[in-house]
Amino acid sequence: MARTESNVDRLYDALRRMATDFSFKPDARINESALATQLNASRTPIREALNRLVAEGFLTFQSGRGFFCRSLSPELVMDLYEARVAVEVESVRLAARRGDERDIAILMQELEDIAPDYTSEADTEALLAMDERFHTQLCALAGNAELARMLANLNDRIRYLRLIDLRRLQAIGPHGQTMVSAHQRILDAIARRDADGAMSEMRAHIERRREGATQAVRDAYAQLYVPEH
Amino acid sequence: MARTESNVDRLYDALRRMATDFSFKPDARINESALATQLNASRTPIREALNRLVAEGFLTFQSGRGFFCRSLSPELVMDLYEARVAVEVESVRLAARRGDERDIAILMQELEDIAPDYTSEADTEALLAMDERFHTQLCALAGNAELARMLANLNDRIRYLRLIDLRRLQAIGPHGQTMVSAHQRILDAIARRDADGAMSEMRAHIERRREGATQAVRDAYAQLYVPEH
DNA sequence: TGATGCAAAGCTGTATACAGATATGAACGC
DNA sequence: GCGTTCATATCTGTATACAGCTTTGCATCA
Repeated sequence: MARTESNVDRLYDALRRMATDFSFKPDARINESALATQLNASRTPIREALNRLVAEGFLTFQSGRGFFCRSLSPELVMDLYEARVAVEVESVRLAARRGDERDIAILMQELEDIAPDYTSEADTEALLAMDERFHTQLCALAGNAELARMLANLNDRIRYLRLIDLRRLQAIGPHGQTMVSAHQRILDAIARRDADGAMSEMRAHIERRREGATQAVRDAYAQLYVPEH
Repeated sequence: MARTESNVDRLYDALRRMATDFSFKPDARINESALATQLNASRTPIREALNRLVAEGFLTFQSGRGFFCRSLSPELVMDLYEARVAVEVESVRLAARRGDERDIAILMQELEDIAPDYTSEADTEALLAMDERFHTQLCALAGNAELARMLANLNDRIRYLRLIDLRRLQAIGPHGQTMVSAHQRILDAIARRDADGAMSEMRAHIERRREGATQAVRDAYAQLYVPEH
């Protein structure tokens, strides 16, 4: 039988999920005792998980006052997307230079297979997951664990923004095809070992979404401050 | 009177210092009780600090077995330096595009002022601090807190390698001037708003040190496994 | 001699208690 | 009505205790 996930991991996962989807409202103080009761644990392991989340940028901490949900300013969104550019542009450069031929082929096949799902655009969350998965796999082609780790962190922190952004896109009109072809252009450049091409495609792709995301953060504020969601 | 630093901050700083300069030996298990006695605290705040260090990549954690000092493989060094390239190359790009004219001038002046100290190369640790400071300030020109944060983390994690690398450089011959002029070329490119020039100078500058650092890690192993240092 | 199993020691995971700091709200004065 | 002060309640910071898991070292056996 598989090893049961340890309790602190369970707490960490739960808390990170709460932080990423803003079950905590921005800037709100986090009550440790309440969390402990809610998650059926004592304060000690809860605080350990919270400390990790602070280090990862999901929460902030003020000595003597406790833990707080991070705020979400347009400036932070800008910073996070620029950081994504830094990580992902270099990743595709490395991928174009040394990505495994077979892995690239697999990724291209996979992209083609799920293209219909992109364009059908039934479920925004599924679309988000596909988008994120593609970027993660692309980064994996570079074979650099640190870049992968940085991207994973950034993805977690902007997930909610991406969701709101995608919802906006879908409301405007069908955009699944646009996303698929952007992804395909990046991957094609990598396949033909065109590092510069891949880099500029990736940069353009992310920057295109940056403005959408800064707009999304304003929408997000509206959606965040409802009683419960 | 200034607010006294909280105890957990003190512990965190102490532990991070121990992790960065490898007072813990790579892959060694960390005994919480011993640390608690040594640092005059109980295990609870120690564990909170350790959890943060795990999230920051200084330590690893295995459920049920505890905390371990990270290992230092040539692959990890490679990854960290490539991540530095990602962060710093994009930073100088942004700095060239939007860095404040006045800040750039200040940095140029400062670089000129301390050039003699670089070349005298008396103290390797001082040289290291100057190098790190320059890169940090350069990154600050980009005005992106996330990139700055990522770089700060990377700097902490490679500090020891940089030290060993610099020692090797100094042993071979005088290299302070080489470093100064590399820094000056990057800054000059930024000053004339030449983003591409700044990017390729920065890339070359970091990659030049990458091989030195992977060699340094082998030397580091030799220096790490002496009884105490 | 080398492998295996077992018992003891040590360490981690977490609940709990309590001291001290911080936030809250009521009472009071302006 | 509005700000101030103080008492109260709440929450954080950390020590400590203890259960359960891991490791270690010894003894046994092939």
